[in-house]
Amino acid sequence: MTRRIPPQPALEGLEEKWDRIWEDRGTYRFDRSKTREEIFAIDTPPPTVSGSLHMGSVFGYVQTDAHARYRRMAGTEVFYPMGWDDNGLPTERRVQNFYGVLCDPTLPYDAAFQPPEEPYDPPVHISRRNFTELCHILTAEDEKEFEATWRALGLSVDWTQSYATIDDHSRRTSQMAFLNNLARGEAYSQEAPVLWDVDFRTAVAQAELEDRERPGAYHKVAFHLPDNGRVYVDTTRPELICSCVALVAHPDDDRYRKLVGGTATSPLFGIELPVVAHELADPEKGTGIAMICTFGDTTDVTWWRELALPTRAVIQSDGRFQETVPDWLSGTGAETYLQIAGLHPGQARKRMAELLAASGDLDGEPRPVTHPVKFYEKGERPLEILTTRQWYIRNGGRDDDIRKTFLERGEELDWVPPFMGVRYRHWVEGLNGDWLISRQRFFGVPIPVWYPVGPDGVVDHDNPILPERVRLPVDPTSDVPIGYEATQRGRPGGFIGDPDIMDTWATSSLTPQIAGHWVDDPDLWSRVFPMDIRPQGPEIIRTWLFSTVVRSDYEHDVLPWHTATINGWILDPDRKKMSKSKGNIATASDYIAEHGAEAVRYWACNGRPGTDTALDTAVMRIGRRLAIKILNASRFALGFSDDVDPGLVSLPLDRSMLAALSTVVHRATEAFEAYDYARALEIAERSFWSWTDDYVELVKTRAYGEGPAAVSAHAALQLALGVYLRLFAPFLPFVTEEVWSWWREGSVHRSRWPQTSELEGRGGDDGVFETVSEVLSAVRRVKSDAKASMRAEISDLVVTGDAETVDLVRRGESDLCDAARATGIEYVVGETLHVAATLIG
RNA sequence: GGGCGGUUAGCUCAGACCGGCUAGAGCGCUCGCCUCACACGCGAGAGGUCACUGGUUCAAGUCCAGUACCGCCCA
Repeated sequence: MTRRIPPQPALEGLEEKWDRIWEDRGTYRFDRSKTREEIFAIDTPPPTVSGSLHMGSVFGYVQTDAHARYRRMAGTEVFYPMGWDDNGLPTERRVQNFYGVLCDPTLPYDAAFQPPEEPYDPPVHISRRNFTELCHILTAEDEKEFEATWRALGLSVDWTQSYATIDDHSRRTSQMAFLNNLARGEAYSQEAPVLWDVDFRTAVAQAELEDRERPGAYHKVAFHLPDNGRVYVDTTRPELICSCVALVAHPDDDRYRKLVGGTATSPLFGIELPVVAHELADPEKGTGIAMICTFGDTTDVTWWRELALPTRAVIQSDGRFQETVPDWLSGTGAETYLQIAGLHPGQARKRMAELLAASGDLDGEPRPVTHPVKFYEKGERPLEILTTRQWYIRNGGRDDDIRKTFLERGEELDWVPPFMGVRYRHWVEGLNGDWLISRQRFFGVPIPVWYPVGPDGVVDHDNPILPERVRLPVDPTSDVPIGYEATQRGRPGGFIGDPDIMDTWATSSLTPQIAGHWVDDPDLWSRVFPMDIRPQGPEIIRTWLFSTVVRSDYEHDVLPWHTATINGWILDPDRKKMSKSKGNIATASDYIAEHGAEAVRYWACNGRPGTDTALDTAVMRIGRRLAIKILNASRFALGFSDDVDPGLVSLPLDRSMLAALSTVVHRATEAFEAYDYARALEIAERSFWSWTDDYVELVKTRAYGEGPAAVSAHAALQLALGVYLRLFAPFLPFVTEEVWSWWREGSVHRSRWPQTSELEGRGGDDGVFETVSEVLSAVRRVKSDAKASMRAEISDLVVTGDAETVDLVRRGESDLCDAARATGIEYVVGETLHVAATLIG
């Protein structure tokens, strides 16, 4: 084809140009006619769409894209969809702040409601349906922006395969899988103590907890013994004395052994409590004897369950103490309770301390301590424990056989890098309960069940009414189950819809099933599942990765993918972890705008698999420099003639260069096969710079000439460039495509990954290039030491070396003399290579 | 408290799995060079007790044990 080489090639504008052309030509469109063996399927992480993409996300996605591009070139058809995780709490929170609204499910739908230009202040209360409509509006906008950023970065995603975790298809898939879990007994509902966030007013799962060090104070509180003696309990939560059900000491603790089996009476409330023994009581903690309340913390739950203690709950879903006096209190106890009724725990604690001090039941002043307190990872106040009905999926936390199954799945999975598998194992080993999937929130996939309401108005949770599969997705709060009328909702003899939604992970754990269209396209499903890789961050091994393994095992009895590639963390330039709370989040689009997509990609691909990497604009500048170099070197390499038969490469220097390049191809391929994109880049890059700095300089004069020697250079330059462009294509997709378009038909990204066979017979690895480069470098040193121009002419050039070295130099002598600006070379036989040069003038 | 990862040049990192030239690269720094692909460039140079202690070995940045510090995860 005729070459179109711009006189002054530049990077500016390449992102927009090629994104548009790739879209028009469907360059990355998935070809579903391929068989499973011909397909490489990627279970892309759906990013949480709330706000803007930050550099931490960019890092892993670009690394995956580089690998996807390699696989596509290596001959497999790549299934590379993109999803958006838009359901769940992050979206709700963003909508609340963005519009200044609060969801109140008791309000009726207002069809006339319009999103405000400016957020309401103070926030206005709107119905659930109005609220979720706003969620859809805002996430749709966010998703457009996310897609634009991914496109600017050059992700080779097939955008026709996109999904969102709240869309109809995802809801249908999610509800279908849930109903299957329910039918097989893997899902169940139960009324039990759960960890509860009092601000979001929802239950949360073990995987979403984090411990935070918080200041507290030990209050040394007197409990009264039948013999009028006292026993002191150190507690950080004296406000819960009213819900105390027992005192507990360690069975081996001699100090309290005589009390065990007897009773003690709580101060101010006058409730007689059993004193029991349990090995979880820590003799080292406080006075060594503790009060058990229902419920102050997770240990209380364990004690309550294992010791079969009664339940005395006083904290409501909003975190406050209930207004009415609990039925187990009376007399002065009831009066005391009224002092803390309606208060938050912190206020109640202070009030109780005053009351205990006044009654003489508080020994000394409260002693400040710092202790770990359980928080919801997105929450701001400590979790409370409430007894509520929730839905669970069995995950091995309560069953050792199931736990063993999932531990074995972890062993079966190929982890890149391998040490990441340890995190999975530790998580599964440490599970202490089933997976709580129901959330008392609004924007998510509804739990697809209704419950019959008995003639007495009592809801029968044990016999849920299930939807027919063809009706999915359903919303039980508005849809009516078969056999009922809408008017029967909430009436005796009627039905009621489950008001809860599923946690985000309960849907995103099905990304292979969603993207692969398990529920509605068995043909596609058979071609992509089980998938090849799951790329993701290390922080969601316990959530997304584990839960996906669970769902796939239950539904299909296989691992959802063969390999998990886990990327590292992004650290800010000071090597601190980036997080919103630290305010050091770097927005991706800012970096792309400032340094260019290729530069950002280069930086991301420099981070080793699984290795924490600092955000470093210096590295981006190097990437940009490399991209510019590719443009300029290509202009030179292609500037002589149209396509030349590779068979016309004849000179030893050219053949030697191609032989070295063959080794580079082999090593880069090996690195990619081991998922080590960073090494593949490093290998290509190092070779390319020596190609431009040494090889191109050596052949420059010859290339400008005529005859077979010039043609040999032209052919070698073109052959090598064609290989380099393809080696760099996974990393620098825009600039390589641009150059490819100057002289080749089709896309470099659909061209065949370079093969060593392309270079076979074109060269012999005789070391000519390497040795001649070494001599040239020595000549440059002489000129540099003399502070002379590299164009300075050499009058006498003497190369000392053994017979073999001398022979290698001779075979490249002509090019060497041209590059060194010498008229000839004198050879001296000696042991080590030595170069002497005399400058003219 | 337990686990995982890290500590190599002023900076950012390769090299370690599989022990073997004089430990590498880029950036930065210093000194040069308008060289017909590129001054958004080119050439050259200086710069390291491989965190520390001990061990194995003919040989240790690399393997083993321990210590210190940094980061992450879990309790």
